[in-house]
Amino acid sequence: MDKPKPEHLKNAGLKSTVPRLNILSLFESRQECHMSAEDVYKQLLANGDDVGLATVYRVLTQFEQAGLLVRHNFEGGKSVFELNQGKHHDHIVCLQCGHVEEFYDAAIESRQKKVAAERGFAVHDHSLYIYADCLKKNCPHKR
Amino acid sequence: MDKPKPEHLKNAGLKSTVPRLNILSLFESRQECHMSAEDVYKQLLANGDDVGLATVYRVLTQFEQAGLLVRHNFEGGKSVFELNQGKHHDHIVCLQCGHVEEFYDAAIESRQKKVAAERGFAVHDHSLYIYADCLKKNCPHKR
DNA sequence: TTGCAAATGAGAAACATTATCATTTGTATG
DNA sequence: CATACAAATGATAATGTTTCTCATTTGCAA
Ligand SMILES: [Mn+2]
Ligand SMILES: [Mn+2]
Ligand SMILES: [Zn+2]
Ligand SMILES: [Zn+2]
Repeated sequence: MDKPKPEHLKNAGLKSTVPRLNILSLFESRQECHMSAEDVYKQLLANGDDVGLATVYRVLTQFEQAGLLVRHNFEGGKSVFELNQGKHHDHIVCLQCGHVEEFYDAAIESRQKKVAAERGFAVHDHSLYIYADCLKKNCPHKR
Repeated sequence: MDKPKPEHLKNAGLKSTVPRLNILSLFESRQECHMSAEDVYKQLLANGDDVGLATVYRVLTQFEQAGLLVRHNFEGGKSVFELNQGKHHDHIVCLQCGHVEEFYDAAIESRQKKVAAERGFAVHDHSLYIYADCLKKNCPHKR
């Protein structure tokens, strides 16, 4: 729960404001956490931070464009965001409990580049989501 | 443009109706075509078929559940559907023109299974979308 | 302090999708 | 073929998510 410094935002070309600091702080206090705009909004209100939903949407998009956050389009229609941890990774989403687990597989990554190159495409990015069920006896992430 | 037989729907557990036959016919007349509900609705109207948007949404979901169509969640917030061709494949989406190209890579598929199994997940399905630009001199799919 | 562009927040609007319900249609039966 | 009735349809309302508008507030530099 270390508060982000205003310089973090300045470096990203965004001026330091209360809502932006609160939102960034929320993501930094929960590593590997994937949250929708609604999730972020409710969490901020629960923290006693007074913020508007429109601001949450605006700031999430700005943070995405600034490279501070990464946006995901899982099944379900709503965007979810996570802190940009620098290292690209893909996701396994548990269909029982909604838990999201991260992974990186070098072989998959390189095959993707190869496939795109062979077909004459310059890759911007990609999304790989595996939808699955935990096999653990009692799913530890019930929602 | 071969009209689908009512048996196709009966076999899928759906009774044969005019809107269902028209929608299935549209997908069968355009192999490898990825369409949103709005796309389908407009195309039917253009064909002179009188149909309601609500019916299009309902039928697309029913066809997905019956295994006749496959749903995709590309970037952009709306679902797109394609005919279930029996063979699973993944997609490269051109960011310039929206053209969708299909591919299958056995190495990627097997690595995915391995990754999920190692982490204790039973895979339901997955989605892999590569977002890229055509490198061809003049993108042949301008929208 | 003051000034002002940039950011915010409340609410309206836009967009995609689903729900409601009166009417129509497919099909099984006589 | 006529009838009956559950299932399907379509107009419209409602919902859920995201963006837009604009009056007010705020961060920051002079
Ligand atoms: Mn992640
Ligand atoms: Mn396809
Ligand atoms: Zn789980
Ligand atoms: Zn293209």
